[in-house]
Amino acid sequence: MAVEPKRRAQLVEATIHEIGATGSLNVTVSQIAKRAGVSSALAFHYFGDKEQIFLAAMRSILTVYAAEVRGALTAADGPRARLEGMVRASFSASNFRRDAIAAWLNFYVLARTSDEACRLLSVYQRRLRSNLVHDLRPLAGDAAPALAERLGGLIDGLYLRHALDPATDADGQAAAAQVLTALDHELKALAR
Amino acid sequence: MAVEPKRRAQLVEATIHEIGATGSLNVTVSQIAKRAGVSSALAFHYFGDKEQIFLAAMRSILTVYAAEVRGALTAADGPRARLEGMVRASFSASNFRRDAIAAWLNFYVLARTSDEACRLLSVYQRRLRSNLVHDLRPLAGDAAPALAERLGGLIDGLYLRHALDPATDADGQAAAAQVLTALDHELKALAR
DNA sequence: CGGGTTTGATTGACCCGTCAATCAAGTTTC
DNA sequence: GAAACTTGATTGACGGGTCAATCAAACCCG
Repeated sequence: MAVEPKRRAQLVEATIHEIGATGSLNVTVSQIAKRAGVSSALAFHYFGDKEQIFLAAMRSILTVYAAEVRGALTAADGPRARLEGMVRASFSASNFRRDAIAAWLNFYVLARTSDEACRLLSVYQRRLRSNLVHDLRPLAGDAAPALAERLGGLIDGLYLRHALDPATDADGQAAAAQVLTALDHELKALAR
Repeated sequence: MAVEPKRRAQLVEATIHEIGATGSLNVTVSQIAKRAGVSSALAFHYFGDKEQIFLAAMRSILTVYAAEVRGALTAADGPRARLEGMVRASFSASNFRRDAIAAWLNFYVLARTSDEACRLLSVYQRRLRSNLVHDLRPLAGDAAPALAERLGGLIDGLYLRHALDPATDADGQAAAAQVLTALDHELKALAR
């Protein structure tokens, strides 16, 4: 009993790791299963087919991310602090792992062929946007929606750029700082 | 005579188109060849292997883009105008085609496994960055490099976001406007 | 010019490895 | 002992890459 969720978790983690290592979705179920220490048949037993495995991995990453943002939001007070928390969470250590970034990038690709993947990604974007707008409103008023668009785009863009660089690690911080700088400048410009 | 370059061009275009249609690099050489109206063996004859076909497609896109930027730069005068030209070129009709965006996204994925693809992408990023810094310098002084990083990230991010949206077409213009707005706000903030 | 030869263009058929998915049988667990 | 769990073996399809062979145009030589 209760072995099932454990196996599922193992397989999901192995999937993310393997996608990170390969850098693409060209990952065989056997590779995933081997890394998880089980047979490929078991993966099919639990998930049905390969796409479900990928989707489960994607949900896992999104769930972790969402939890991180939620934590940062409740810990902060005032719109500015909340925005900062959001941004920092986006570039936090667990989201900025090499394999997580690679997986993330590949989920964008997956979204082009899988409706469900597209849906999941849309949920992420809508939530990010909604969070940003909510806390930008008191600071930027009517400019909030457009500004949120820019900040969201900047976050995604910096993320994407770090998906390449094989050298840079550890600078989720630098990226987060860039976003916050952009935010400050935008607000300052607005104030005059 | 001169039939070879024609075939190569056909195959390259077919590759981009096919990647755009599939939304991934899971494209068989046969599919590409069929769309180009030749046999798969011919594709291998000219390009050697599949990766070379992809790389040729990538170079093609980058070349078109570079030409467009160059054109915009010579037509503009003054740093501000040149920056605007650069941004507009990035979101111009030929770069913002559905299949070009999809191909672009997938080249990021390819770059994770192909050194040459990674190199090509780096060249693009360096050139963009260098262009931006060059024309930002007179406007932003020492803040130019960091600002260029943000603008470049924003461009990539907006590009990425439009790689998903199946609905949105035609708004290269809107995206370009967002980048220019960000630029204006940044400069205004800098002016204090 | 006109037959013969080289050279590039092009193909269909084929080989071989890989991989998703299945299945029947074995093992654990309660 | 049955239900859940797990596996190795197998299969059927598919795709990259090769090869031997055709085709056509250009080139050469008398």
